[in-house]
Amino acid sequence: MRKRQSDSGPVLKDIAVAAGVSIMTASRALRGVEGVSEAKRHEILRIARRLKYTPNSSARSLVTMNSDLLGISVPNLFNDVFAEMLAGMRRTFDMAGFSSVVDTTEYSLEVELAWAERLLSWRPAGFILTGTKHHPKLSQTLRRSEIPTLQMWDVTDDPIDVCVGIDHVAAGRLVAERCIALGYRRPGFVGVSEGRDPRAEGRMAGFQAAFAEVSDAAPLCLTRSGDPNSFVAGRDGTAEMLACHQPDVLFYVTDHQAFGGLSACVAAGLSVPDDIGVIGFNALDLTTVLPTPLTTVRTPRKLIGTTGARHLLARINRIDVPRLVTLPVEFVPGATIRAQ
Amino acid sequence: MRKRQSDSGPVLKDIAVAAGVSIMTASRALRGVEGVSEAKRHEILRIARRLKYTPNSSARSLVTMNSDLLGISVPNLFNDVFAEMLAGMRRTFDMAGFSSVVDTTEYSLEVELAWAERLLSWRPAGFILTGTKHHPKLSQTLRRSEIPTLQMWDVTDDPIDVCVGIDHVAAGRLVAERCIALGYRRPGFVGVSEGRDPRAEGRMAGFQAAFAEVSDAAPLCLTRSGDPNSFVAGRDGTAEMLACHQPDVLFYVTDHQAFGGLSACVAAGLSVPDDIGVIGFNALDLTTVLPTPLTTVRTPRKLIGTTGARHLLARINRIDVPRLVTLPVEFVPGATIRAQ
DNA sequence: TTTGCATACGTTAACGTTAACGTTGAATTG
DNA sequence: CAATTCAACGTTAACGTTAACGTATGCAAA
Repeated sequence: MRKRQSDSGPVLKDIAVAAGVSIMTASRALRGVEGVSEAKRHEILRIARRLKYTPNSSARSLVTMNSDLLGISVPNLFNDVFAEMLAGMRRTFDMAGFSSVVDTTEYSLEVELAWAERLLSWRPAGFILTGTKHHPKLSQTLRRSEIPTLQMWDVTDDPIDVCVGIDHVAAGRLVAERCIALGYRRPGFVGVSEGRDPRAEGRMAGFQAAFAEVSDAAPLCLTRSGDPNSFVAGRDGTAEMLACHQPDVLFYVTDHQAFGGLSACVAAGLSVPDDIGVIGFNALDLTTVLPTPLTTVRTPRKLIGTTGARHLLARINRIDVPRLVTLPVEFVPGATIRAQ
Repeated sequence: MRKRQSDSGPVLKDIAVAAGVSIMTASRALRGVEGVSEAKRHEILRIARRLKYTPNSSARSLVTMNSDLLGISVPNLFNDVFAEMLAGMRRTFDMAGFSSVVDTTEYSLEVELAWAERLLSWRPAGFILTGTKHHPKLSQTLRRSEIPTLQMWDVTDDPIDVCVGIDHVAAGRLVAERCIALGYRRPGFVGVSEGRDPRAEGRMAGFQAAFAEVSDAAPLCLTRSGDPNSFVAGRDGTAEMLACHQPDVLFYVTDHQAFGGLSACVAAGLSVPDDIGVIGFNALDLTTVLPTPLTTVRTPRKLIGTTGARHLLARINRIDVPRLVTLPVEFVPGATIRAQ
């Protein structure tokens, strides 16, 4: 007979013995399910507290075939974008008794796959993924499994399970249409790094497509910079572009890059917004305190988080919810594009 | 006899049967431990892949009494400070095969406690906590347990287990000494919210103590603002302070608040740095691209993450490491204080 | 041949919990 | 008063995995 490990403290049996009941009664009392008288339940809870009983989730999970673990995968936690979505959902899940197993993929599908496969061994209660493009193996596994899955921050016609996000292509179009109405005809897009961020590419595609429909518009000019500091990336990317092209409006992948780009425009002797328009994306807190308010697009990050959390929770409880929710974005005219 | 759940796919026994070996041999082969010939190991791995075998971590955890789950608790994920520490450590842990169960406490000890107690039921491999002040119940539990624990971002003489951080009191002193040398005598501190952030209070205490040792220095004036947008909080907090007091140098709780404060100073008709000095904290990316470079303190956030991760990993593997590591901070003179 | 001794496996008994079902005794009913 | 019902428990048998221990096989040395 093997000895029990000394470190783990009392188990259900110890509580049951101390309370003079069977293991099953103790289990029922601690879980708060029917079948135990109120008096006994209180007695058992009291004893469990006194003995500092810590339940063993592995044992529970082994027999119930599920867990209170929730997988959340985001590209990174900088720039507050994903942090805000996460904050929006984490509180909901915490209150519902779930723990969040977080991954940061750095836009690598392989990293996400490896993380998800590890997590699958714990039979998680649900998955929350950023975007709608994943490693084919992962999509397939999740579609086959019964595990509720939320895809957020982007939308698709064919979600794995449920999907709450914004239409990035439409957002790009929206920006382009505003620009076109203001007379801009030589568009530029700054900051998209090839094949990494499908959402950024979507915005660019929408932006470009809308301009392409205007007869006298110039083709889109592009640039990107890999600097990890996104302010610097925006500044350097813009400087590089201005050296070769003459765009009259620049749409940036994020506000941070737009802010960096602003200084590059000024440094190049261009006046904003007379010579060149500058447009960011996300409407981060930062933009509200800049000397010149940045033109940008407000994305409902917190709302995506809370809505997504609610819908996923509903799915976990086997309640029907709409499989696809597209939330609106809002164009925020600042001082960095022409007025009217 | 109860039927097996249909959704979970094959178990170890199915692999063993398919490979014509015993369960234990399959287990050894899949775990990569000794006692299986190379030929058989490859055969078993091939079959496991073909059958899409997913191991059951609960079952493993139940018998081994541990898991590959790692608890990480931070106050929040905004402002990039905690995000950078997290990024610094997460990669290390990922490569070592651990999954991160993340909590955001919003500076509430109760929230942290509740999260930790839930996680304890999974017998995590380790805990990573922000700061050195926790709910007494949690400190006690962790000290008693054998679970490796890292406290980061702050230091203490009596860590629970291992501790990697910076000395916030000394950092406050450092800033004050620079200010005093430059002739500043009327200090102000902006942004600390009472009883929430012990590190911020430490910096303030060091800042104040150093000034108190100078005979002709005025007492510290204080302000705080609860606005969730820290730029706005810095701006409004500063405006409020300037209405009642006449400090000649302001030390902010973060760079973001300092940036917001800068605009309040300008709006109040004060010239920076002639009338008033402005000093931030953290040396975030943002500060490098501001029109006037912000004076600030560079904190080794990424290094705290990587060092902490290494040390905790060592503890998990029962290797001895120093229990306390204090990393240095660096004063970054910008254009927002007097020169020499 | 025997002996010694690895290496490569198989068998069995836990690990802590819960689902399913069985039992009891008291209250309610005809 | 016997029959029925039902809440409140207890008993048994898994859940999937690993540790400990036992056994067989092969090979070299004696």
